[in-house]
Amino acid sequence: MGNIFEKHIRKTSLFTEHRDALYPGYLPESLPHREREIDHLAEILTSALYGEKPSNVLIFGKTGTGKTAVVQFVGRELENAQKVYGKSKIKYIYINCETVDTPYSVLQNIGNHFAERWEERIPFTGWPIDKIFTTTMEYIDRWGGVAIIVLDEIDKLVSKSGDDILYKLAHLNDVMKNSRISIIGISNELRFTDLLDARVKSRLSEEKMIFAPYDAMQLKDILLSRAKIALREGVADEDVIELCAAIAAQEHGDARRAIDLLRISVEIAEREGATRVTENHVYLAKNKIELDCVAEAIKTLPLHSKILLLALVLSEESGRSNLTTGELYNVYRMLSRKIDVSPLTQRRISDLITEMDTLGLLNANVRSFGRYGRTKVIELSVPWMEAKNILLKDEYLFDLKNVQIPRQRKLEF
DNA sequence: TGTCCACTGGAAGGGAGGGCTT
DNA sequence: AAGCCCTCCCTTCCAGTGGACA
Repeated sequence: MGNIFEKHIRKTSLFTEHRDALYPGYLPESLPHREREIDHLAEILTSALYGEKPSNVLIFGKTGTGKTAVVQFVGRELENAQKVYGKSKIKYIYINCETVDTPYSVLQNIGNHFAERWEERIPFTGWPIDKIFTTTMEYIDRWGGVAIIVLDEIDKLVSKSGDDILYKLAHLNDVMKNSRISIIGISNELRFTDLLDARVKSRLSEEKMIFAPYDAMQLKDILLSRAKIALREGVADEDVIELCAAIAAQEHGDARRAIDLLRISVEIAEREGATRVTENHVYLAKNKIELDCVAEAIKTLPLHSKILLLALVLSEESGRSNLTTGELYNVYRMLSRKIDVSPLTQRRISDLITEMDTLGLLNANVRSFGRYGRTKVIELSVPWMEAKNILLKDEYLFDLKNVQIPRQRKLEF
């Protein structure tokens, strides 16, 4: 006997059939501790049911404070209400500006929600911007209803492409005859309105909402309600849930993190063949999440960033630390040459360093050495062994496996 | 007090890659 | 096929800068 799968097959899983309640995309029946926000947003949007344009709304709050969930929850309810009481058509469009981050793509995305036939669809590139603008406007106007456009992570859009697109969107209502649109902007950055032109700012923030981070008690409630749906009874007792809540509360009250943590704890327990989750499983899960995040971030880096990171890893491995931009650039150049890749300029590398700093892969602080110049001081902020292993899995970098970085500070080429 | 280093980070622009219009 | 347009990734150019040193 002894099929290799045998020991992995479990008669009784720790999850119920509603395991998705512990996954990020899940939209629950109720959102604990967000009743006030839901009510407020619903109040604002009610006018859509009468065919009037609701105020534009700006929503602020850190990641995992339920902004997106509240907005989607209210959107779902609004569409339901529309079927019962609504006199006019309502469309609720959700756009995540993390990926849809140019004026073109935003308009294209919106326009395609109103395209009635396949041939009407707007291609993802190619059109001049004013053509796409008028087409989108005509589509919306032809449809004749109230469109609520949610721009999630709106700060990303503005920091990349400026606020021109927002001005244009807000302006749409002045030129349309049959339709109205209102905009819900969601931002992680409280100071995001600083980036906006005064006119755009006042138009966009007719209403403002701020979501505070959850505290440990609230996180616990959230986790309990999800666990009740997704887990079998007795799998995760209160201590374990409290621990998950406490860990997530320390990391800025991020509910998504808390939920991920609980789910992965259960997965680990399940794989071990345990019948219930222990605090130890939670700590293991915490480590796993941290490592997975790093690994994922590194794997998806573009080639030059990988070479750059490897340059930093190898430098630290050979005992050098606190490199300056210039020093790191020299190592990077040497590595690039070794694998026959033409190196980018220092200016570009400077940007890549900043990018990886925001990703949390390294720490770069601008420091002045007086007479000896002013530059970034760069440090790896992930364990170098792990980073190295992941980087060397890249086929281009594999040949750099045994490269030694000379200890001396000056490298001449 | 001024000098001057080693950059920083903004601005402009090129050119490849996508796809449209005529 | 030629001529556009928009985006992405880079390069080039450059004014600006914090602070140790003379």
